[in-house]
Formats: sequence, C-alpha cells, structure tokens
Amino acid sequence: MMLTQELSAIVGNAFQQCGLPAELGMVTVSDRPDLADFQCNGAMKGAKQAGKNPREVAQMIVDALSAEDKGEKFSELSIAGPGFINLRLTTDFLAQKLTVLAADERLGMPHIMHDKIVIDYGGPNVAKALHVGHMRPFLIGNAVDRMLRFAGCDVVSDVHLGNWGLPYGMLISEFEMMYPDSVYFSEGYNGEKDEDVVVTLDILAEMYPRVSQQCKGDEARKELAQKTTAKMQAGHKGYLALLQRFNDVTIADVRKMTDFLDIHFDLWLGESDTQPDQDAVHNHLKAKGLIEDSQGAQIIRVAREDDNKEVPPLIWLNSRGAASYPTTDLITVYQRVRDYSPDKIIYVTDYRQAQHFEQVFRAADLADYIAEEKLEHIGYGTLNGQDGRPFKTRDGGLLTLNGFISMIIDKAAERLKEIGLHEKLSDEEFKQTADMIAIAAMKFGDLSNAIRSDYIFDIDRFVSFEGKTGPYMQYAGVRIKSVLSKAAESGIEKGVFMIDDSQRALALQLILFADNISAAVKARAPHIICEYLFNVAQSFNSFYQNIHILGEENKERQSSFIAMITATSQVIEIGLGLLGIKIPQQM
RNA sequence: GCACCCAUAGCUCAGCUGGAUAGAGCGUUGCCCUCCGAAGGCAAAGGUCGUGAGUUCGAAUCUCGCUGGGUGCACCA
Repeated sequence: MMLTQELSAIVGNAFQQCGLPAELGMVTVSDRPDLADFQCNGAMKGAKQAGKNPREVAQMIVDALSAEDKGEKFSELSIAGPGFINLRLTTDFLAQKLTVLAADERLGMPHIMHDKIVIDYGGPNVAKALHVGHMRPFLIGNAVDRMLRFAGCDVVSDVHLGNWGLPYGMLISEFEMMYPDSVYFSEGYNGEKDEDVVVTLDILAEMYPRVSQQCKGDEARKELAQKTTAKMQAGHKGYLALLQRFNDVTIADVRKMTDFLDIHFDLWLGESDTQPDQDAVHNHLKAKGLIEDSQGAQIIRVAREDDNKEVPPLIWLNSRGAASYPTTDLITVYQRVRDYSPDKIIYVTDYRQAQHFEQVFRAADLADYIAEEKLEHIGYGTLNGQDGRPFKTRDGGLLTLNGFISMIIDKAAERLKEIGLHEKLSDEEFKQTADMIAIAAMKFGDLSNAIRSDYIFDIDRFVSFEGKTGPYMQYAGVRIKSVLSKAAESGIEKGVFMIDDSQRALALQLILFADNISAAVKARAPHIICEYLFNVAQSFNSFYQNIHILGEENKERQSSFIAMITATSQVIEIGLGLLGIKIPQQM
C-alpha cells in the first residue's frame, strides 16, 4: 500500500472513532516541511458537521491517534493554525518503510491497474521523413506506455502509420507513370515483387513534395491521384503491394530512430491495415442505421442534444467516396476491440485533434464497438521556438527529427569535451555517452513540462548539466554508482537503515516513490515523475554534501549510508527508466 | 459567431478534488572543496497568482463578467 494511503487509513480510523467520516482523514505530504512530514486538513472540513470548532476536532483526532499509536509511527502529532493536523514520522518507521522498499524490485510500487490497454502513439507518415513535430508523441507516448506497464497494465503499443490518404494515391500514380509496364499496374497482379521498380526513402522524399505541388496547380493530375487513391482504398492488389514497399522502407527508417530513442512498439500497423475490414464495418454501420448521405458524403451524426457546442458529424466517406482518417480510426477501433478486447484504448496526439477523437469515440460507442469511456485521448501541446511560435528552423523550414537530435547530440558532446571526457573515453564510448546524455536532455526536458501545455524549446537549457534537466539527473546517478563501486572495492557493504538527521529528508523522499509514480500514472503525467526524481536527486546531493561515506568511522552508520544510497540509486534508475532515460557509466 | 485551453517571480514553468509564510529551475548577489565526482551544496533578493465581482470561516485553485493570447468548428491528416 502506498504511504499516504496507509496514513490516511490510520487517520481516517481516528475520525471514525470520533464519529466523523473516514474520508476526512485524507493525509497529504506537508506543505510545510519545517513543521511536519504529512498533514491532514480534515478537521476543518469536519468541524461544522461535528458542531465543534476546527481546533477542537483536531484535538480529538490527535488524542485518538496518540492513544492508538503510542509513538510507534508518529514522533509528533500536533495542531497548527486553524486546525491542521501535523504528523511527523518516527525514524524507526522511516527505516522500516525503507527496508521494505529496498527489498522490493518494484520499490514498493503496487500493481495498481490490471487493464488490457492498447496505446496508439507516434503516427509517422509513410514516405515522409520524421520531423520535430514527431518528437512529442514518441516521447510522451512511450513514457505513458512504460508507466502503464509498470503500474501493472497489459499494454499493446501500436505506432499507427499514416498511409491511406491522397498522398499515397499521388505517389502510386507517379510510379505508374514512371513504370507503366510494371506488374503492380497490370490486371492480374499475382503478388510478385517487381525489382525493377526502385523504392527508396530518398526517392519518396523527393517525389512527394514535387507531385503534391503539381497536384495543386494541375486539376487533371490531382484527379488522377484521387482516382488512384480510390482504387487503392478499394483494394487494388498491385497498388497495395507497392504501398507495402513504401511502408517497408519507411518502417526501416523509423525503426532506426525509435531504436536509437529506446522506444519499441508491439505493432507496426497503419491506416492501410484497415482495408480488409472496411466493408465489414461499413455493413455493420449501415445495418445499425448510422450512416446517412449528406452533401454527397456519407456521414455519421454524433451530435447530442445536451451538447453545448456544435459537434460536426464524422465523415465516414467523403463525397468522392474516399476514406479518410475518421474512417480508418473507426475501423481501427473495431479491429482493436476484436483482437485485444481492451479495457481502454489510448491515443496520444496533438491536442488539436481532440474534436476528431471525440467524433470517433462517439461513433464507436454508437456502433456498439466499445463504450466511449474506454477511449481516451491524451492531447499534447505544441513545441515552440524562442519566439513562442511552433518550432521552425532559422529559415522558417521544418526541421527533421534527425537534424533536431543531431543538434542536441552536438551540444552534449561539446559540453562533455569541455570537461575533458573525450580524454578518458574511447571514441566509441564517448559517442555513446554523448548520445545517452542527449537523449536524456531531450526526454527529461520535454517530459518535465505538463503534457497539455505548449512550451518553449531552449537547447541550452535542455542540455545544461545544471538545474532541472536530464543530465543533472544522470549526474546524480553516476555519482552514486561511483561511490558504490568504490565502497565495494573497499569491502564496505550495505547494512540496516539507521535514519539520523542527515538522512531524514532523503529517506522521506524515497518512501514516497510509489505515491508519486501512482499519481503520475493516474494523471497520465510524466512531469510528476520528473518533479519527484528531481527532488530525490536534490535531497541526495544535499545529504551527500554533509557526510563522508567512505571516511565514516562508525561502521554501522557507514553501512546504513550505503543502504541509503543504494536505495536512492534504484529509485533514480527505475524512475528515469519510466521516462525512457538511462544512466551512463561516466560523464 | 459558438466552444475549449491558457494568463503565477526578470525568464522558463509547477501548484488548481479550496486550507498555514504561493514553489522549482535558470538568471542575479553572497558564502562552502587539506575529504567519496563542486556538472555539487548552503543562503539572500525577487510575486496585489491578467482584471472586476461572487460563493466560503478560508480562493492561485470553484462560479460569472471583462481584457489579452492560443486552438477547434463536415469531406487534409
């Protein structure tokens, strides 16, 4: 059980003994660490109900608690201000909690959820290079993914490639003009691969903007692309085979990036994978009477009477009969329900797509595929440049994700050289370390912002080794490991926890691991983890400053120090692990 | 026009199921290495929480108005 829950139960019990609701006993971490470790504000809420003034109620609770506890858990129970109940834990109790935490590979974090979850994030487009805009969905999605797994969920992650719209009709039609005789475009395509048709990322990257531009100015060309799109969506075998080749080269490329970022997907499905089920879903929707014709398109009305805003209908098929992303997203819901029976499907995308998901969720519910409450959209804010506008390169162009990351790596390497790390490490090790630090800088920098808010990207701040940054966290981790290995060399082993004043603040932070992780999971808020880990690291640095572990003469005290920093190391390592951040050997 | 989100220290941001002196990082100003990694630590200065009202014993937090930003409002994803 989590610490605040345990304490809330104890205090809640005292409230009950006094004839008041147990819920009033909710205990939270104190706002005033100078006065208490934890606090309960319930006496003020319960005063009216009890017909007493808040301090009287608080006194009753404190009396009941003292009688029950006899100084075992609480070294101090006091009343302050209008009726705050302040709790201070005994060092024995702290030590006991730490012992339990240190013996558990999950550091006391219970499995708080057991849901089957499908999480959809990333959403790279086939045939287009990843750009900076893909950073947030990958990082946030992956952090939430890892957090849910750690919380006990059975998670299936899907990258959900974008590859079913007009852009792909454009590309295929262009290939058809280039290779009119290819088997991909013949009537009786039998599934063979045409090696003469060369598909590489470079070719696609050059082709797409060119053809896209052409379609803007040339109606006939655009019409050809649209027709090709329609045939593709209708299941044209050769087109789909060619599209599959676009997918293959794109996936190979995206995989390089996700591997580098230590992000791994269970599924590499995309919009095009909805094709086999489009008719089935269409017929189902039709049978349910959900589809109607409107202005030439086929729509599903999802507005409700009690809506306080206008919710436009979902466009099932547009007036050209083409599927769009509402179509594929709805079919994907059907497939995920069929294949995984999830308790929840979570989508991580730009918050601007909130309305789109609202429509899809309502439609999925109307179709009886899954209850709307089981569908969740996590919308993140924009990554902005120094000017407060969406991040662009200096000349106003869109920066590729590769370029963006290289920039961060260069900056990290520069810093590492300043401190002479390149003289201590081989070129290979140095490169790996720079990569690891750059990834941490990027991930921690991004994730330490609340997901929903837009934020300003400042490379110097992200890569700085000072302040609330990834490298600062890694540095704390590296220092601990360094001390631990020196201790091990000297044969100093960890012993039992003996909490004295030097360790108290750190101990208190550590035993709140499960509380913080749990809060972060429930709120889908990686920034809570960042904040918490930063506090842990600061508490550690502060502790470390005031004592000398290897030189400590009292051996019991020394061995308790080792136990303490071992636990700290685990908290930092596992905590950072939830954000997808690793700690290097040296830095 | 309708709806949603945001406005907190010089800068970047937390806090928002109402509660005690509103927090952090950066920056600024002082200190602290004969000692395990000072990429560290300690301390100080810095805020009428956009604005006006309301609810409440108590409001950064809840409600309403206003101002100033952002976003979305059927066939692009």
